[in-house]
Amino acid sequence: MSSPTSAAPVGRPRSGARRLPSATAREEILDAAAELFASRGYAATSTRLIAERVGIRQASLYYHFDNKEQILAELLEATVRPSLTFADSLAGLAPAAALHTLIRYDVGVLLGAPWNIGILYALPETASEPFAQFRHEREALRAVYRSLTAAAGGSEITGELVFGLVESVIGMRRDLATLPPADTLQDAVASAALRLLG
Amino acid sequence: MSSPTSAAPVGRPRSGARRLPSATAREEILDAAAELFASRGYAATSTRLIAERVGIRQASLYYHFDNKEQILAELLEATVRPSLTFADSLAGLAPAAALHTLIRYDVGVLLGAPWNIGILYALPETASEPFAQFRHEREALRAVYRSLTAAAGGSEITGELVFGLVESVIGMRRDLATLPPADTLQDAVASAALRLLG
DNA sequence: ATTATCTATAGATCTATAGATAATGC
DNA sequence: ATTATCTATAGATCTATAGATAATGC
Repeated sequence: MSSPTSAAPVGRPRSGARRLPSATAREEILDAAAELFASRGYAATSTRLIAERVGIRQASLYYHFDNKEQILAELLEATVRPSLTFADSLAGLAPAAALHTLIRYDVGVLLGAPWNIGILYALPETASEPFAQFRHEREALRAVYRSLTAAAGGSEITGELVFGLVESVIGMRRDLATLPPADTLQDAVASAALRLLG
Repeated sequence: MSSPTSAAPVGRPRSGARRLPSATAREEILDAAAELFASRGYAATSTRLIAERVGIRQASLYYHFDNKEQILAELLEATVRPSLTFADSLAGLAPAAALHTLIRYDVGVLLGAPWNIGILYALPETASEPFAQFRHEREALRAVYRSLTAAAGGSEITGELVFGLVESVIGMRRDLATLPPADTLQDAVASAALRLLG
């Protein structure tokens, strides 16, 4: 056993206790940053605060990440990638069925993430270079929505609207005090998208 | 003539030229801030940069606004308010017609604003006290969407989805290199919403 | 020897206030 | 006298680097 979860950790011990005893330091940092970025915003969250939540010193973050942008980039990529991977596996299905399946999955990811990371998709900060990979993957996912919608008989604008409809669950999760069960919402969005296609 | 547009301005002259010769200083500041907040984010935009764009010194902003938050609050309120006012004028119409009309108007506002201010709706920063008025007005608008959708025979979730569909034009304006003409998009969203109702 | 932390700090901000100044208005 | 700017600055950050240190691994 040399895994990070082994009982005797390497390196100088922390002053405080671990956030998630079973996680690596990297994962603890990503989790704390996700919560803070989603609740207070990226630029408004200091590296000091992230470190404080993890229970380490601010400077110690830089052993695991080159800079603050890299933390956000990793969180964003980890949120889009599963949907994009899933989308690639739908090649065989009929367009409408594929769309329904993809939407169910995508909405599930957005609702199931421990923090509402999707909020950060719209951040103007993501326009800069360190987020090029994220933007590229999100555009690829959008392209899948566009082509499935077209194949199902929808116009080009409809493709964009379906993509927007899916991501609207980010706003619902953010603004509504009580949310319907994930399963209900997944079906509601998927079938709304098909109605939207006409 | 004592209006701010009169030829002989009161007060110490600026070192630089005016941004919009026909505007008040307040309006110049709001316009510069809107562009910067929408393109780089709120927290990432310094008061120094706003002032630089206006052509005044950083400290001079504080003659017109109490603090940076107030600038954002004013921009956000000015963007929701027209749609909310318009929504209140639809009392007489049949639900589906009212919804179609409101969506056309609302999408028009989001697309017609000089900068894509809607991006800032989702900012975590708007959760704090100075933005209570904005949040209240946006919730009131959402409630109108919910009640019109219900009156037109849609479920509660559908109301939220219609609201999300309308605001998805913010993302389109942000992410798409070329956007359809406003009029086309207004109709596309409004009729998509009605199809969504079934 | 390697790993993962720590302390300390440089250097660059950033917001907001205090008080001076250069115009017009009366 | 009033208005709208200016200069100067206090005080509080914030990110990232340098180098020391306390563990385990070999």
